[in-house]
Amino acid sequence: MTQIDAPDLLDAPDLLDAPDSLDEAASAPKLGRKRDHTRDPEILDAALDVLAETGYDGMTIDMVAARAKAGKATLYRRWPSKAHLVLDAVACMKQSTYDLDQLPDTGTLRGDLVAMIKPHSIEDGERKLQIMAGVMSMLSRDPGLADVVNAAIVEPRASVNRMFMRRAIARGEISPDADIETLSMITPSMAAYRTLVLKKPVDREFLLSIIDGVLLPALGIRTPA
Amino acid sequence: MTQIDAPDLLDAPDLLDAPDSLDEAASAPKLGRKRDHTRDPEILDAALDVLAETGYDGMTIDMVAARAKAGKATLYRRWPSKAHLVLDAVACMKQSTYDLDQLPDTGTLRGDLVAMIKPHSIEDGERKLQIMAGVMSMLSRDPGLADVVNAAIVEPRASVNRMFMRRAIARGEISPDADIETLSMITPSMAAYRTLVLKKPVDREFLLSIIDGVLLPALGIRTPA
DNA sequence: AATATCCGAAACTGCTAAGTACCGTATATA
DNA sequence: TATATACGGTACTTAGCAGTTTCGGATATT
Repeated sequence: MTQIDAPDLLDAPDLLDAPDSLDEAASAPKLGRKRDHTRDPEILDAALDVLAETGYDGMTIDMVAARAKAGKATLYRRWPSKAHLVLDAVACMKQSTYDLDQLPDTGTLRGDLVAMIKPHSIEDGERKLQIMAGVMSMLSRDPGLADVVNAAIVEPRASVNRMFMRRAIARGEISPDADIETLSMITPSMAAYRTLVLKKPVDREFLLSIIDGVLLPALGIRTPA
Repeated sequence: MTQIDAPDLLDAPDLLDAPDSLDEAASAPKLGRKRDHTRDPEILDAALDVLAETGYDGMTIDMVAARAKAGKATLYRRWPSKAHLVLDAVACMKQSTYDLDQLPDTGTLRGDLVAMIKPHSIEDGERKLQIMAGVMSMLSRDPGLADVVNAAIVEPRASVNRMFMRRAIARGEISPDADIETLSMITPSMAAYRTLVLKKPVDREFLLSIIDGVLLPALGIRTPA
């Protein structure tokens, strides 16, 4: 039905910044007004909001247009279809992720992990997981979208964890034989499951129980009783 | 839009086995043919197949009817709506889960966990996760459905893990302070994420890496190097 | 065998939402 | 300032699907 051809989407996911070279070159406009691409991020953000609230199939273009205070035609002038819009919106999310170089270094693995638990992170993570839930139904229809979702939503978190653990190894805090690849995915995976299925909050208590009940014990670090 | 009122669904999720007492008592049929409820499981199974393949919103009643070689009217004679049908189908899945009493007891926690890795389990789990993905978009619209999904799909797995760990505690193999609640959800959560987003197989190797790289280390059991 | 009822198939209704076309207005360019 | 174009808004077209109705044929009950 709403079958999307992935290559088409993946070839031009940068519609946001691309200057529409084809159209403009063809019609050679010398006069008049140019497209106001400064509003694109607002529209994409509105799309993400609606996506998080209603899911892909429940979301309508009119909802997005209304939320962004834009005309429906404007949206279709920039994205050829609803699917393209959503994919672009999700893909552009990954720009707003952590800068790996300026993460705190507290001196201990536990300190690093706990330092990541902040109201802002929790809130932000919750929204991303809602978006992931909204896109879920598309995943089975469009192979390749899964990669975009992974790269934009979960992978950033996992890579932060991976970095903390590598640091801990360099520090001599944990064994270099630890299965970092698997361990770094535990928190993202469990947070996703907890939000999407259990409908329980991914709060400080939950995150601490993973750190102190799973990650650190698995790495051979004795937790403060 | 497709807003479902949860109470309605939860009050009568047993449409399958209920003998339609109201209708039959009212019209008092003495002659003719009775409903062939023997086909209900086939229809529900067809619904689950379509659900796994296309997701809730992509699935149409015609698809289910066609797959079950039944008329669309027949489906509507038994379930009042698409939502009811799907909910019933998901709810009835939990009947086909493990019998907790006749699980293997190998004498060690690792033995028990590894004994659960069988081709059949893997295959079965994959389908359940596909179904879960298909139902995902409904979750945000119908509070209460999440419980049904959890009870039918993931909880059975988690409870097996929980039981193995309780046994291990009784055996003195692991500390009674272990955070069993959290640990028993690791495998289901990570399997879900791996299937739905990563699109990688939940195979023997993956499951072993969780057991030997996460669960057993977290419980203080040294893995055979 | 007679009959009341269920069955599968298919036509039909009504609604929702994607996508398009158009309009009067605002605005960046020349 | 003049103009071509994009803008927001709205009306429209179209397609797909949930749910209903109808019908000839099959089938269990009496």
